[in-house]
Amino acid sequence: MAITIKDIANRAGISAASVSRILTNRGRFSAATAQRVRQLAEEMGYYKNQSAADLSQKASRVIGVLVPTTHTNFADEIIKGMQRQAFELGFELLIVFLEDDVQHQIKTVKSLLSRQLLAVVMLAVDLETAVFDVLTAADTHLLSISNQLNNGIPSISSDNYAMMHTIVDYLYDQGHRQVALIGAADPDSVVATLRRQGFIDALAKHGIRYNPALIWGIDNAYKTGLETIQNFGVPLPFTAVIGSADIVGIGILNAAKDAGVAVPDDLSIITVDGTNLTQITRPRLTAVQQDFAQMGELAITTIANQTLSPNTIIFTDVEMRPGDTVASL
Amino acid sequence: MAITIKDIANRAGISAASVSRILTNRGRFSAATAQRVRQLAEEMGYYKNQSAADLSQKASRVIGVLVPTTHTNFADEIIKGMQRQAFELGFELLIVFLEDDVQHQIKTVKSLLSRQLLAVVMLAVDLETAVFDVLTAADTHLLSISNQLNNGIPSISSDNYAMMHTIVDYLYDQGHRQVALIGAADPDSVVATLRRQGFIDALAKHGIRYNPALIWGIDNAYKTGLETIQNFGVPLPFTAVIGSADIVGIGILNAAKDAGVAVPDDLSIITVDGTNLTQITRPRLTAVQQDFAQMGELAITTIANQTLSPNTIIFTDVEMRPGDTVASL
DNA sequence: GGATTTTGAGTAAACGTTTACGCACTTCGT
DNA sequence: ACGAAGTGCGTAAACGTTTACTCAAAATCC
Repeated sequence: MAITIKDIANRAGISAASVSRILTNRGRFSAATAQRVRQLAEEMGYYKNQSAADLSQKASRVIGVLVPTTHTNFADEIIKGMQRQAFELGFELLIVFLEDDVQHQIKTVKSLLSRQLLAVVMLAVDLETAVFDVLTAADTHLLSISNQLNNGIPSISSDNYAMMHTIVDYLYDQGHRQVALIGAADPDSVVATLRRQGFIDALAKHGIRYNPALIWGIDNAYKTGLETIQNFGVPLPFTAVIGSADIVGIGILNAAKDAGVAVPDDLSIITVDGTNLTQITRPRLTAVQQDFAQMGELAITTIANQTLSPNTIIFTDVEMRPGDTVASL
Repeated sequence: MAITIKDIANRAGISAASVSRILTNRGRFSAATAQRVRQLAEEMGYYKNQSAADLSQKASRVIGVLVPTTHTNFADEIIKGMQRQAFELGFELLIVFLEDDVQHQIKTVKSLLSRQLLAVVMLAVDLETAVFDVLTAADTHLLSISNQLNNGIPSISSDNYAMMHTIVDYLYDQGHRQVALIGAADPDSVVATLRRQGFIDALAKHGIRYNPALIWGIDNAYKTGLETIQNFGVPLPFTAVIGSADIVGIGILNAAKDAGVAVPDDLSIITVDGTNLTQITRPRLTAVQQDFAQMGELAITTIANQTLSPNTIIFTDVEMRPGDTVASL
């Protein structure tokens, strides 16, 4: 069995309490014994039993993270950011992937909650009400990343409304007047709604009347992108298209190739996300890059600072990443 | 503060021990009280304090998972598989991403070890000796997935040697006689070595003398693929190329496009991994698909069954996935 | 119906750590 | 040199759960 604080205490000829004080760097102890104890701990290969510590101090340092299985390829970026900051501040992440089945989700969340959690972070997930209720019933802090909710849960994400202005402005400057938005048509999604509104308002700002037909595609999935060309038919009723995720853009790119539509000469593509997927296509995708690592870091910092009030929204940076898929008209 | 077993006991008019027995479904209790207790637990919103439970039963149900940050895009597949099986069997996964800095890695691993871990699973990582020593010093079980080690650590992976036979046979059947292997030239990597050996032996089997120049590229990275064409020069000294990972194949595909080499007419490409990346290229990549989810599930099963003896190697399935990047000569 | 087994449930100790409290001893100020 | 303040450390309780041990009551057997 493992080495405990008592083993160290015995060897050092002092009480377990003293060892604990030294190892946690709390309370009073002499530098001399501290030195000796730390040395012994190292030598004997001591590892704190975190469960015992958690039990003793009622507060835990574990943060639960809910990740959707429908793999968004930026989730790892966010997780990396969280992990980095969590490590820095001495927190632990309990990452859990959510299957699609609701009953399964409920069971998963419940088992997650049996850890005394500091907070639960939802990564770009839209939870069913049933699952959501389980979470809110438990009195743990909640935080949503990369997805704004309309129920008061604080969130961290890009400014989806402003982001669409950035994109539309860019396209307008390049001479584009007919622009389509693909993958943000879901009326129930807060993020999609913000994007649509930003899209429409930005066009209006430039005196362009918004054409409802040019907002299409519920999912921001590869399949949505693939079906885009076929849906509108060639010749396309727009010169540029905005993909609501990199993977949507790749779908459009491939569909264009299949249909003999030249990118960017016949069609310009710009996507939202800017993950490294944009670098491995030919031509390279032009994108607005979201700072996912920053979202992750901010999430942990926010939790650590206890600055989680309902309805708070924190916006992270966004940057234009020109690639080779936007033509100047 | 949270509801405890005692609160339930009080309300039910029985002792905490009985409640525990009922909730863990161990020992003796009557169906009637069980019913009542479970009902109360539900009503009162009880969540087991897992820390206390872990402390009480010395054995923990937490499995540590080490994941490299240099993102291999199949890691999530493996994790998903692990998660699914872990949930099934009542285990928990503590997933930790490893930064590149060794000192940082050591600290990370140490903090991981302060949880009483059932086992530590390494996901396709090659650890520095220093980090490795920390792991072996702690008396926890170790298991390596998707990467064979030469130090006795049991592992789960595809049969890399046999896999190269599968690939070479396939290419040979399509008429290819000059074949290159890209991204497996690292002499220190056990996996790369197995692949090289399989490659060479498979060629020999068909009476083809192995040309050392055609094994090139240390990393299985995008960059390696990108530089391949330039490295060999056009016309290429081979008709088919094996990418040691999908991402390498994509690099080769893009470089070929840039160099005016037609795929598959002038060059056939086949990759190892078969992740969904192969579906989003044009043409679609032909690949041998590894069953990553299976690796993950098996890892957990193996740990659960305690069948972890040193030097054990478990092979998972591999399947040929024809795409559009291999031509028949 | 008496002896024996089975059942349901309580008691108490244990897991390893933290921490409030208290005590003896040292240091310091005057 | 005497009281006050400070320092180092030990004692013991607490955190919530599990489990070996008991024991009384109920069920079973012949």
